[in-house]
Amino acid sequence: MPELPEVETVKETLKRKLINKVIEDVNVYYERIIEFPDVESFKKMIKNQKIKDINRRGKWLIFELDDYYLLSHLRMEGKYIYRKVSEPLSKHEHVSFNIGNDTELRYMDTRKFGKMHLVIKEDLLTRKPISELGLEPWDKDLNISYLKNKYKNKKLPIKTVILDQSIIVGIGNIYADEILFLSKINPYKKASELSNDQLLNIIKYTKFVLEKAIKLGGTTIKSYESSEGVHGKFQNELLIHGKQKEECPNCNDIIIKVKIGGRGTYYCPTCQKDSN
DNA sequence: GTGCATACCTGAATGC
DNA sequence: TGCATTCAGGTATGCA
Repeated sequence: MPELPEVETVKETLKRKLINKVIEDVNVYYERIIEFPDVESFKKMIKNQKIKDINRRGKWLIFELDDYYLLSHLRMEGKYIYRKVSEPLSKHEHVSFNIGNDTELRYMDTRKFGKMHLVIKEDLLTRKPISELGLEPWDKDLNISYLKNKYKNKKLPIKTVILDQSIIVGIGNIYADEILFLSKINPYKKASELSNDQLLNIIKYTKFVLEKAIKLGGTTIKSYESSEGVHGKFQNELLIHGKQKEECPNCNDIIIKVKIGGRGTYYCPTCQKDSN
């Protein structure tokens, strides 16, 4: 399940092999992956473009080409793999980029949730999806007054609001639980009712958790590998997520699992009391 | 603008 | 054993 740390890991591994490669051709086997523009235009535009750099914004991978940016969101299970051109397509490979030397970069996604956009360079910051994104966790503008302002009308539980990519980017369901646990905040607490100290903790532990996860190469849950053979190690460090019925590492009370905003949510009823 | 439900997908786990 | 149901989860969209 790629969240920001996984995408960061993928970006770094892709960079090593793809910089200065030319996309000689592209095949799209499942058209819904291509969100913008239409598939025919996408194929025409991307042909013969060189990959100059690869960056990340939130959970989006940004391939800088000669004339465009290719944006790729892995959603839950997307990954990139390298294959010989002659190698038969496996069931879950939906887009392939021929990068020369008999090699293809293939986009693989069991659940077909991933999306790609191809935008002209000057449009990157002004059109969706990049224009809708909030601050990176390390942005110097991420402070109490920013969060106070963004949260002031949010009557939804903080668990839901912390996942809102238009406020802070990169936090997914797993890290949301970890951040709230470390911040000792009850996941049901309304975002608008958080104290300054609690907002400060969210900022502090968002950075802490994501930095640590990046260092460890992300989290490998179920079958997710960020790239072929790349397994994250952060799952060994998870304190609360997925630990239903186990003891809280802090107070030894039993961790419970609930559903908030449709998301599986793990928390410690003692460390993260209702009043918090 | 806000909050909620639903759609998009597949495969694994669970229930009967 | 086999079939049906539930769950996992990021984001877009439509509706009240």
